[in-house]
Amino acid sequence: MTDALNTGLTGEWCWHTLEAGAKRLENIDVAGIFDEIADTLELKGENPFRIRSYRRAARVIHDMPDDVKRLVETDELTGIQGIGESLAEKIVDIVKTGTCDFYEEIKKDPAYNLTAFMNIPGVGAKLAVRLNKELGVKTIDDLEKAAKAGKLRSLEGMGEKLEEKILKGIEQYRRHIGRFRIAEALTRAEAIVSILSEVKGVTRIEIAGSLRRRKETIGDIDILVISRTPDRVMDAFTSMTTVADVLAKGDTKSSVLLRSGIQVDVRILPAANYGSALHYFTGSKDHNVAIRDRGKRMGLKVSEYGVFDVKTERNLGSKTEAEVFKAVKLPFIPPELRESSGEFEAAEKGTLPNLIELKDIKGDLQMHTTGSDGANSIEEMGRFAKTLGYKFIAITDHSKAVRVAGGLNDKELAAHIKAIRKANSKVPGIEIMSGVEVDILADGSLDISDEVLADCDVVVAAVHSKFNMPEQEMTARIITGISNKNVNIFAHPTGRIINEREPYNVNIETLISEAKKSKVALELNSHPDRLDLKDIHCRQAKDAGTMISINTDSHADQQLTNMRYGIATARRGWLEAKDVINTYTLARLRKFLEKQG
DNA sequence: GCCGTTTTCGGCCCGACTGTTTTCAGTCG
Repeated sequence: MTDALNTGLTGEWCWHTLEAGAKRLENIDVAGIFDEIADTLELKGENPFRIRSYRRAARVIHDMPDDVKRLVETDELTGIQGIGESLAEKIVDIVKTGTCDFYEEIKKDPAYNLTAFMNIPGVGAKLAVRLNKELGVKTIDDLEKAAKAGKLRSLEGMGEKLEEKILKGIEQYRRHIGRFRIAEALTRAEAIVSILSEVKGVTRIEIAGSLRRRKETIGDIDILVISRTPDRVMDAFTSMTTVADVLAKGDTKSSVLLRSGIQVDVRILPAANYGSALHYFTGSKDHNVAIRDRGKRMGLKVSEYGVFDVKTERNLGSKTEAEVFKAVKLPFIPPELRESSGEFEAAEKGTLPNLIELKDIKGDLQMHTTGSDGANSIEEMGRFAKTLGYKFIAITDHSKAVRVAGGLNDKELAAHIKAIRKANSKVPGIEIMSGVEVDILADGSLDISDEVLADCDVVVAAVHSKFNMPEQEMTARIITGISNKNVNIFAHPTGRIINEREPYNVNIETLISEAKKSKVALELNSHPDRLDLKDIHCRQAKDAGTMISINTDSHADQQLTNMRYGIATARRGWLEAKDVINTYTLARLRKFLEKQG
């Protein structure tokens, strides 16, 4: 790997994550196929346990850190919990050929065409089949028409409310269609960068677009390349095994559709105007409009080819992004801030934030172990955290209200705290703090007694039930919960799951100000499906002086590396190291936890 | 389809919630 090669990622995690990204590609593909098979089998009314096996295998493969391709080579697949002879055989075929016989068979089944319905919240397999059979609807458009015409209520056991629910579900589904979560987009983009960077003649390659700005969801992937050999780059790009369709292939621009449905554009650029092109293709659109407007007022013309003096036509900056900004008399604005949401004003005033970086993080304050629904022991979590250079972590298993996750009651938590202390003494060089993710019940009370909570180093409070309370009630419930003197952090504050579940009704402004009063930090949950608080709320919290805790909520040791997504969102939320409690030294953190700092 | 001091068959998590209906089926996590 050469220095000239720049992936657009900041700092030290560049190559480390690139490798991880390249590894995971086939895992996602296998998982996607198994999920489609599971959906189709469910629609066909097959054995629910057989369906569960496919879903479980899909999840295991998706989440595991190991490269499924490597496991095929070393014949280790059947050693994995949830993968037996039959699934292993299919995985081998998929990795080698991109598909397997059973999947091809499934795709021919009429039920396969109904899998789209299952993406609508509130519609499961049974309902999808009935709607298809009794109303003849084949597409989501059909379903929408039928619901709007009031045809659903004529069916037995269905009423007006269900019609409304389905229409709302369709609306939600449409809003999200075509947008991919950052983790999937980044993983795929990094894998492509890895492949293309091996092509002879490539001197620079970089991710641009909304992915470079680290938006939580991404429409398509843009990759910019400097190369002496455009033909070779385009050949390598369009012949990747993950390509489903080549939409365009030229000397300077090619587009493909990946099997996963993501469109990827690759552009070959001349080195001379790489900086202005990178700036242009990074966006956002609004940011570009604003910077062109600014240039115009200064007698300059800004385009992807450079910043030109209108009179003399002299090029004032195009080789690097820094040159472009300098030409319009601005300091460098980090990609994450380029949303035309105040970055120009801050740049003018010299008040751009010194954005937080991954290396600022000294520990992670929310994670699970085998004590509830995690995959690893306390010690294992501690040892892995240590390899990340962390100085401290907090073990925060669920409380009893979250029954499906094996939540702990008072007595079990008390014993767990002892186990954590014991583990702490066994892993030198890192402080493993005791904690809990305690549920805030519907009435605002906590699911663990004050007595036991007081014994924890870190108390993370969270909502996991009754998501649909009206705003006032939900806000009051949360405020009551976090005003308990033992609570330190409020986890995933809005409860949203990106592309899947809307946030519950909580008044963010009230929550932010009450959290500050109670000396409670709001969590920025780093799980790429959550990213909760989201960017704009982080900025609101920062402006109000409410502290943030960036945690991974890991359920397995490898997930601790999800911190990168939390950092990405934090940067989009203008956060600096000083706004985040897990950049503190252990001594200072303890003061905060004791509500003295 | 997976798994095993209930091991080659038979069990596999289960409670909350919703919309509908009055005892339940479907969806979700």
